Amino acid sequence: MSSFEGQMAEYPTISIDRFDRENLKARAYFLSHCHKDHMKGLRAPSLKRRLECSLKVYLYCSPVTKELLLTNPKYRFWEKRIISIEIETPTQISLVDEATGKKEEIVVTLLPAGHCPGSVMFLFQGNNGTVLYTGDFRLAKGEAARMELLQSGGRVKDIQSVYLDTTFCDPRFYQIPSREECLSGILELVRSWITRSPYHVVWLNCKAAYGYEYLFTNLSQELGVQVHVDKLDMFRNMPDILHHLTTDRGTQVHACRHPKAEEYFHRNKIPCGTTSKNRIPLHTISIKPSTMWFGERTRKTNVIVRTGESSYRACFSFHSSYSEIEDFLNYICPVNAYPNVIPMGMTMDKVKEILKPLCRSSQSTEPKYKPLGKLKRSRTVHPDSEEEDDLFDDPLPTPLRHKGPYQLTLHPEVFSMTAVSQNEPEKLTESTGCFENKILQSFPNFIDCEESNSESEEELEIPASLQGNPNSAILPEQKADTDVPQWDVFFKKNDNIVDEDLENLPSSTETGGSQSPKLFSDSDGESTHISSQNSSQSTHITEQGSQGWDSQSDTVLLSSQEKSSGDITSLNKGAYRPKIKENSPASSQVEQNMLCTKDTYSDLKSRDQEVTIIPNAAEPTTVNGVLEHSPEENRLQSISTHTDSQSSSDFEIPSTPEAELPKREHLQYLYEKLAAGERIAAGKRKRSLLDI
DNA sequence: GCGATCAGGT
DNA sequence: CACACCTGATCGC
Repeated sequence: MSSFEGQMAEYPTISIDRFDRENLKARAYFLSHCHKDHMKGLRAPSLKRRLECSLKVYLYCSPVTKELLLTNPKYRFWEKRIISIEIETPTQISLVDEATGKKEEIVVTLLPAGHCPGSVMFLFQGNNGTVLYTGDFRLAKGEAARMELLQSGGRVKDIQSVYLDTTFCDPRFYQIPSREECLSGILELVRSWITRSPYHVVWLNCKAAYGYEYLFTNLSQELGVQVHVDKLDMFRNMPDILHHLTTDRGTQVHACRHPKAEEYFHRNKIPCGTTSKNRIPLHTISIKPSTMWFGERTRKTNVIVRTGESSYRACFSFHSSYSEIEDFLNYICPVNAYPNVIPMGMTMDKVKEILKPLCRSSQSTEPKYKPLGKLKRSRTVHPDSEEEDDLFDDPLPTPLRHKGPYQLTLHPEVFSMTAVSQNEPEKLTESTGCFENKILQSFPNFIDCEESNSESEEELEIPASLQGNPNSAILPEQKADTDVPQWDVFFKKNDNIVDEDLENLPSSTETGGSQSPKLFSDSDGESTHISSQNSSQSTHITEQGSQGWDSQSDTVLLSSQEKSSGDITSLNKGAYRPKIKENSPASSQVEQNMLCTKDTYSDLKSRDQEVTIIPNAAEPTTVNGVLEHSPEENRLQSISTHTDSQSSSDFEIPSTPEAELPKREHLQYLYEKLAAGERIAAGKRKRSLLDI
């Protein structure tokens, strides 16, 4: 649970995910996602009063978050005061002190956080440096490195502080099976059950919270069965979610809830009250998504545990594991990292200590790296600016980052076409000072260690010389083949789930030859804290009559395969890209104009990154022409009218009175230069917000 | 009657 | 397990 107080040291005049106490004075509010623990004070009378008095105060969030929030009548009073910002669209906001008229500009960029629909991280750039507030997030290893807007000039931006989701920032949660593994495990369990007969139904015992939607959509897509839920009106404008949900209780997959659900279930009753179909009683199993973790990397991960005769627990996490946090931070390499969450049994200091080694400041024994061999150039460049000079600054013989072709990037709530690096992203040690990586990479066999339990974890203890970074055991993994995201596997249809232990498996599942009994195997006796509860190799989803169900208290382990048995094909189908249809009144549109001075431009050049501007008063008006990758291409857009709410390809540019509008010819010139691969000679440079 | 907080539940 | 809620009791306005 977030214990972030709402304010960041660098930008204390804005408040994020907290709306009480000191935050009542904020000049602007930000909401990272629609979970209650990030909405404290958001509907309090005190804040309502503030809104009535301070007409320039707005709440900024993603389009999906806006939609989810406004669907709840209790938050509808926000309607005229929310401004949604497209994902991956740098947007300038004026922070005005209404008392003094003092004004500060800040550029915010929303990055997908992978936590629940609409969840984002906020990247702020302004006069006090670049800071990243992650909100809650789950990003797989390497995902941050694929976010272009975290980069500038081919390397990660100089980030002063990260305000980090540290929910699992505890070595105990070292590894959590990937989203794909978990999904695939649940999918096969559900499939194996509901294909037995129309009277076999599954109850997904999910909490009342956003975040399970990608599970529902994928199950529905793969199995052709909609998921029964209590409410779906919040998704009315997100067809990609909506189509996989139903309020019809007749389906075989339920995610409905009831206060006495557990009690119901014991009486073979689904929470919606259903007990039979055509007068034939149902056969039910329950699957409870919960976070399972592993003390260390295991070759195979058991993502399903049988907890009772017809009860299962399935691995599912909205939050990044310790090693994912490590990877994230290691990439960002901020000066400071502040925990937003204190995991149970931890203290703020303990978490900070864990984070410290991954921050630059702790590595200050290393002299600040200055690239050598710089060519003498006539013009001067601001020392901090990272733009334009990679050819000259780059100390490495090879480019740091190869821009690959466009690939599909996977987020639970956002699927967008994003340019990503095809190679394992290089660690930018030369600029970040994260030197430890290199050292660690030379310990070859962290990767191949057999799956084992906490026992052997000790054997793998990091050499004393490296103890300064107890977290770094993970680093070599990042280079391991097995750990490179298996894009091919994720995105190709692959129905064959291979299990090396096939022959060891108990015969099972008579019904439906197409089922995958092989999945229901123990992972050759290994040892995660999960399987360790029970050493039985059992695994069966056998027919009820056979010895399967009624056998002892054994735990069924469903192992996902090493290289992901895949078949998460629907992840590739944009199934979880909510599209919001316009439903806002025109009056909430924001006038947007392009600001693209050469300064900001040069900083954002790596991908024609423009800045959208929201004028200080944000008086919503209509929208002006928009420039994107092609300067010829002006589009009329309004801020909330995107059909694809999370695509980054459409820009809205509100104008601000003081905005320096770029000349069209100038832009054209710049674009042409860039297209030709030429460098852009900035004239007299003015320091821009984005140059920090 | 409403909200904030806490305890206890899933 | 360890999330993100819910409900209910108590207190204060």
